Amino acid sequence: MKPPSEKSAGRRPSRPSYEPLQPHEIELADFFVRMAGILGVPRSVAEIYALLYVSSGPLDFDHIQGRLGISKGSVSQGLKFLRGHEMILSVKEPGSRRERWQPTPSLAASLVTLLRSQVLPALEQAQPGLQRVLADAQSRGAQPEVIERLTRLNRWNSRALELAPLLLPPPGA
Amino acid sequence: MKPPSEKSAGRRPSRPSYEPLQPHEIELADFFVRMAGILGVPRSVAEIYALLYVSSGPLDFDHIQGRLGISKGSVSQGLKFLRGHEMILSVKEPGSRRERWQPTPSLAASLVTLLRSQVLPALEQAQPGLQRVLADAQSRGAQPEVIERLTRLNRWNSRALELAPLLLPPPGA
DNA sequence: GCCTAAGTTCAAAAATTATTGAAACATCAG
DNA sequence: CTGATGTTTCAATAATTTTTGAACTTAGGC
Repeated sequence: MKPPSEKSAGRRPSRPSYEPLQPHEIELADFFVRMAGILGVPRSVAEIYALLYVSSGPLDFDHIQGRLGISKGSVSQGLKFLRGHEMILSVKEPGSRRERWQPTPSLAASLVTLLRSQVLPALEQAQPGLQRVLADAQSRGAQPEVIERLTRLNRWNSRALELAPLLLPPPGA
Repeated sequence: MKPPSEKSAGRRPSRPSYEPLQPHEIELADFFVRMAGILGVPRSVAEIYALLYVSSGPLDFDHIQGRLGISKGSVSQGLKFLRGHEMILSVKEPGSRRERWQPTPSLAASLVTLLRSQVLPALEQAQPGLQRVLADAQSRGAQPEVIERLTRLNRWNSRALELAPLLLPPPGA
C-alpha cells in the first residue's frame, strides 16, 4: 500500500511521497467541507483542518501539501486563515525551522472565533447606518409598520453587539 | 429628480418607470447584503428582501424589478428562494393575477428557517458517515487523542440533530 | 375556450472567488 | 555571514456562482 520510500530509515527523503487521503479521511473532509461551505470558507481550508483533525500528531507544511495534493500557495493561505481564527496551533521542534500544526483543543471555541470574525464586523459597521435609516424614516414620517421594523432591527443589532463580548474568551469545551 | 412619468395620474403606464433606490434604502440593502453574504445568499436575493423590508406596502413583481434594476429572471429566482424559506408572503388582490409581496412578520423566524435549511441536511447526511469514521478509527486502533476528537464530533452532531426539531415551529418574535 | 398578462426556466455571459506556481522573502543552522 | 530551507506573495488561471434575457409555460379574465 505504501509507495516506495515512505519516511523510512534515517535517509532524509529529498522528495518524499505522500499517500492520498484514505476513504475515512475523505469522509471526514467532506463533512468539514460542507459545514465550512455554509460559512463561505473555501474547500481547501476545510480540507486542511479535517486532515489535521484526523491525524494523530501535528503535521508539517509539506506533509499537508502532499497528502492533500494541493499547491503550496493554498496550504500557506489555508494555514494563515486557520491560524488567524485560532483554529490551529503550531508546535516547533528545536533545531528545525519547520512548523508542525495541530487543531486547537476546542472545535467549539474555534467555531465561535470564526463566527465572531464574520458577523461582528458586519454588525459594527452597520450600527450607525441602521440608526440613520431609522432616523430618516421617522423624519420622513414613514408608515408606522416600517418604523416598527427598523426599530426592531436596530434593537437586534445593539443587543447582538452587547452580547458579543461575552463570547470573547470562549471557555474550552 | 424624478424621471418623466412616475406612476402619476390615472393612466395605466404601459412601461412605468421606477426610481432607483434612495440612499437610505441602499444603506439598508447593503446591510442585508452583507449579512446574507455570510450565509452564501446571493446579493440579488438580499436586495429584494431589503426592498420589501423598507417598503410600506406589498410590492409586485414589476415594481421590484424596476426599483432594483435587475432582470426578470433574478426577481423570479429571488422570490422563489425567499418564498421557499418562508421569508416573504404574498397578498393577492381579487380580479388580478398579480401577486404582491411583503416580508414575513418575524425576521427572527425567517433566519431560523434559513439556517435550518442549510445546516440540518448537512448534519443529517453526515450522521452515518461520522459514525463510520469513528468505528473505523477504533477498529484500526488509532491514537486515543483522535478517537476522543471523533467521539466528540459524533456527540455534537447527534445533539444538534436532537435539538433541531425544537426549532421547527419558531415562535413569532 | 381563447388570448394575453404574469411568471418561470435555463443556457449562455458576466462576475466573483479559489487555486496555482513561480518569484520574492525570511530565517536560522552551519 | 551565507546558503539553503521553509514560507509567503500575488498575478494569472481555473472553477464556481450569479445574473441575464429570450423562449416557454400557466392561469384567469373576458
